Amino acid sequence: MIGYLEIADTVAAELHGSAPGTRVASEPELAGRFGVGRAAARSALQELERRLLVRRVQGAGTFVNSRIDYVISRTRPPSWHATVEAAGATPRSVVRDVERVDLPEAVATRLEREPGTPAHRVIREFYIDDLLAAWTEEWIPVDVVPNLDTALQVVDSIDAVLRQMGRVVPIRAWYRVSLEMPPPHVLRELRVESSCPVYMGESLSRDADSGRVLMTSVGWTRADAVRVIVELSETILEEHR
Amino acid sequence: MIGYLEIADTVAAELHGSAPGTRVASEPELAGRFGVGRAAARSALQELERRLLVRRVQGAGTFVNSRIDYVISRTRPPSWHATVEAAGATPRSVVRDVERVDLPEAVATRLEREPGTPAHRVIREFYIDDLLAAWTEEWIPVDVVPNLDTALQVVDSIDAVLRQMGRVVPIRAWYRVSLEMPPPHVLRELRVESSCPVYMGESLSRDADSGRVLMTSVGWTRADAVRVIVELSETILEEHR
DNA sequence: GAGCATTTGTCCGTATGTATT
DNA sequence: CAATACATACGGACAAATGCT
Repeated sequence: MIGYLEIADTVAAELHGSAPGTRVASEPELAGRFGVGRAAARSALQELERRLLVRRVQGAGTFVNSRIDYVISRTRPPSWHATVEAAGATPRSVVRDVERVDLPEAVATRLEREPGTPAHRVIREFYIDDLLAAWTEEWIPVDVVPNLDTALQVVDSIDAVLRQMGRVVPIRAWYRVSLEMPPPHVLRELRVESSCPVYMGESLSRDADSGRVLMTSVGWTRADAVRVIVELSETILEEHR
Repeated sequence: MIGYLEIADTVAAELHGSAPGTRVASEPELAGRFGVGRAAARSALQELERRLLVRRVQGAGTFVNSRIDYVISRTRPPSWHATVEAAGATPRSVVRDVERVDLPEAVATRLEREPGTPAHRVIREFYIDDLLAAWTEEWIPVDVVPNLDTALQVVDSIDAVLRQMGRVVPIRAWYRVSLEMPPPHVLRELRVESSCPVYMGESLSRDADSGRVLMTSVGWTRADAVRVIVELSETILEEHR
């Protein structure tokens, strides 16, 4: 008797080295090949999906998946475009929404402002080859850049807007990542049903000169599309000696 | 018509706030309650398992799960026992194997030694309430501590052995974490079939005085038992100003 | 230790819905 | 529109692990 895990292992071994996007045998094909029912073949493909080896699309088929390495460290400034391009894929980022809102209390304390202070709330989406892989929610007090909303219609990079229009040098002062199972509203934003693991990253940026808090953000990244690697580099810890 | 996701959402809402270990309705119970077949009820419970909300044990049932937060930062020295106890669970660690081996090339270069240098290879297991949640493979050249094997029969902490018998002050000079789908040998060590996500952490320790490399390790931690949070703290990045 | 009921794991065959091509 | 492929669901069956008697 052959189990679905053996089928999964066999197929996984055959997949090894295939180019991302390559088509994988369909459920009926696998069922016929291994002499099992569609249920077992389906379980095998779902197992491969859990291992992040394949991506399944209803109506289209099952395809070899690949993850992009995203290294986070002090020495390496983060860049979606550079990271995705380095992996041989085409990056894209979209400002989906800019809103003027009064700061809720939780965000205000983090930004070291009074609750109710007017701020911009920016929602951005990040793509790998037309796959929505991440989105961020960023909060910038209007006293940092009054007309961020109009500026973002021209320039895409918030960092650039802050430097040019805000006349500040933003520095990522604090950063924190963890792997989460996304709450419903995050699933909606990422346009996935059912559950797939995501990284949640929170950050706080200050002005390099004044130390004033410029921005705080929360980002969600699909773990099946990106492998986040966090590095506490040697130079940081050397101070301990 | 009611779908398995709605059942999952309903049950998830009811579970919210339940104590870890609480029993969840069985598949037949759910099927009866929502007027669906066992397949749909089963899918709902599997969905909750993917969300890490429950843990399922063949023959026993489905139970509310809880994850322990493990914060990694420069300022906080890591301790399995302290972390698990802080979460209200009982920790345990076991030295499963100590072996004297000649360093393979990959490990030797990291340890800044010649390939073939004699070293200790230590396998340790880490438990949360009798659940095997993590294991590590550590390499220590014998020139650091000649008789590590006998010492570990008495003391459990490698750090303590290095300090006392090796007369060194080990400092974690480098650390790196990422979320992985475990290769087969890791699944075996963690005693899980099928696929569950794990964190892989790699580290390198040096002597605080001489800078000599003392130890390198690879660790694997079940993501359904532990939530690893990595923090790049403000003090580190302040230097940029 | 043996026996039994419970519960989850695996699998079958079949059917229908839905998205893609 | 038709064919393909995955998603969901049913009923039934047996296996395997657990816990209790």
